[in-house]
Amino acid sequence: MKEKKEVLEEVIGHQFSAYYKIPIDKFFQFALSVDGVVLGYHEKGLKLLVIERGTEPHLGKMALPGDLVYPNEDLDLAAVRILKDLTGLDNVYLKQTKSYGQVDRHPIGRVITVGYYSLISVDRYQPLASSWADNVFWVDIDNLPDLAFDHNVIVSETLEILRERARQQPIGFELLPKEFTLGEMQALYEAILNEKFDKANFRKRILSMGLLKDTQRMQTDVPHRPARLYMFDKDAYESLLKKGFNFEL
Amino acid sequence: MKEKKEVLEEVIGHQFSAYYKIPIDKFFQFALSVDGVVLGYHEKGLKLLVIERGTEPHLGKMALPGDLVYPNEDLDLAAVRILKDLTGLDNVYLKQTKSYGQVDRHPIGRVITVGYYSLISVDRYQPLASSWADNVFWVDIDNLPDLAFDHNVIVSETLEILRERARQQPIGFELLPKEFTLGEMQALYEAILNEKFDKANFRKRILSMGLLKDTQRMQTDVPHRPARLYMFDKDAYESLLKKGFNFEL
DNA sequence: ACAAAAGTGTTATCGCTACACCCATGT
DNA sequence: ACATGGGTGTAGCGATAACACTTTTGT
Repeated sequence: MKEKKEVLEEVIGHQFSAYYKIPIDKFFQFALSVDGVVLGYHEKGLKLLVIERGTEPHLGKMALPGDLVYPNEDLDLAAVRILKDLTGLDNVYLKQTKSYGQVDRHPIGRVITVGYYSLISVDRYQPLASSWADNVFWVDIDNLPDLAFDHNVIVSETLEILRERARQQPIGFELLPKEFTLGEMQALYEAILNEKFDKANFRKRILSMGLLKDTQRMQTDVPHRPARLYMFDKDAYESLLKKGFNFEL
Repeated sequence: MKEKKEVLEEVIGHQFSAYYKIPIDKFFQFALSVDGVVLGYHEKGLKLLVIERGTEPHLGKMALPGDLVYPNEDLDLAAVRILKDLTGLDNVYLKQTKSYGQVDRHPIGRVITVGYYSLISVDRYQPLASSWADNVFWVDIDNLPDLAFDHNVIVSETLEILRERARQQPIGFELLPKEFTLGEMQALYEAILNEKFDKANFRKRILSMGLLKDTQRMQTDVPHRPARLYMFDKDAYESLLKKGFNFEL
């Protein structure tokens, strides 16, 4: 086998792939896209950001915000740009998950898509504010509509990944407003992980981690005893990390 | 903005992307490749499978086994095919991690690569057996050579992902021979997680999970008390999973 | 006899679960 | 007064970390 390869290389140069059958330019036929799973937390539930498609294919259908990557554009930067273009969101937590490469997943050609997820605090960021995009909606994560392409698969796989990560890393704070109560935080984690926690134990566990900064401020205008407001203490988290700290829920 | 878009669509059809500047076929210029991080466990250490490149670019350099995906080939199937072509490995544990899409990561053009990792038991599988590929080597994971392209980055990010997963899922068994001793298993996990365990406690924890089937056989020809041989009990694991069992180390 | 690794038992501590109870606010 | 969620204390159970000890093989 080795000989065959060497001969081929001498004759043809290096313009052939491993299998020595197809000219190299035949391989440069893919398009690359990015799809964002943007999650927000509102009214005790996780919400997914979807857009209504304004172009074929799947015109009019709900879909994840996503678009094609330019041939001269870094993948990660494309994810940032596209999310901003389609929803106006900027400077948000954005993380790659995995890629989807079924041959028939896109009707106009061979389009590989890379999944990203983004966690936003509905109070801190206003999707669709500066957006020229199609209509943008929040939909309930437990009651998703039929989405275009393979986007339902992307969402469900992303949620699995997210749930695992949420147990190990303090990413929940990305979904909360800057200042929040322990009750809100508990409700959020219950929504993400689909699990009830004991109030007393949850508070003890979280507070003992030392990740929260007490703002010395309180809720106002609530029809019950006002709760203390906390912030996520990023500096404390980073320095704990160096000492081998492990967030775990 | 909306008007501009609608006008453009009427005039030009749907052949433009979101930004309405570039004809759609300009986007189909990417190539797609797959790179495999193949790990084995041998002599108390994790080893990485690398090949010596037989073609430009980076001819002669060490690299991960990987190749271009055909335009009519599903991504996941390509990963299986390429791993088999380059190393002879078949029917092994293979899982996608993430993708790498820097513009300049590949000298011959815009090549997006998708990372996979594979765990193999050196005793059960023979890399390079039926392989026509370039030279294949095992290298120590703690002492990696300079690899081609961005492969060092891919390896280190993959190892991070693997370590997290190894704590949560019983993937370690993929690296062990069919029958193994608890001592071997402990040494493996110590190698993956870079952490020492107490022998007595490790055994108690593992055995209490009920994932191991006692083979009733023993080691032979060892210069110390022979150890009992165990197998991973996949059926037991699956049925435990359904009852909400969670592997955790 | 000794080295080397298998394999077991005990104890003391820490963490966590479950649950009960009190507190402050708006209506 | 009451509903609602905030906030705290504790008793008991269970897991496990630390360590010491016994066993079985080859040389």
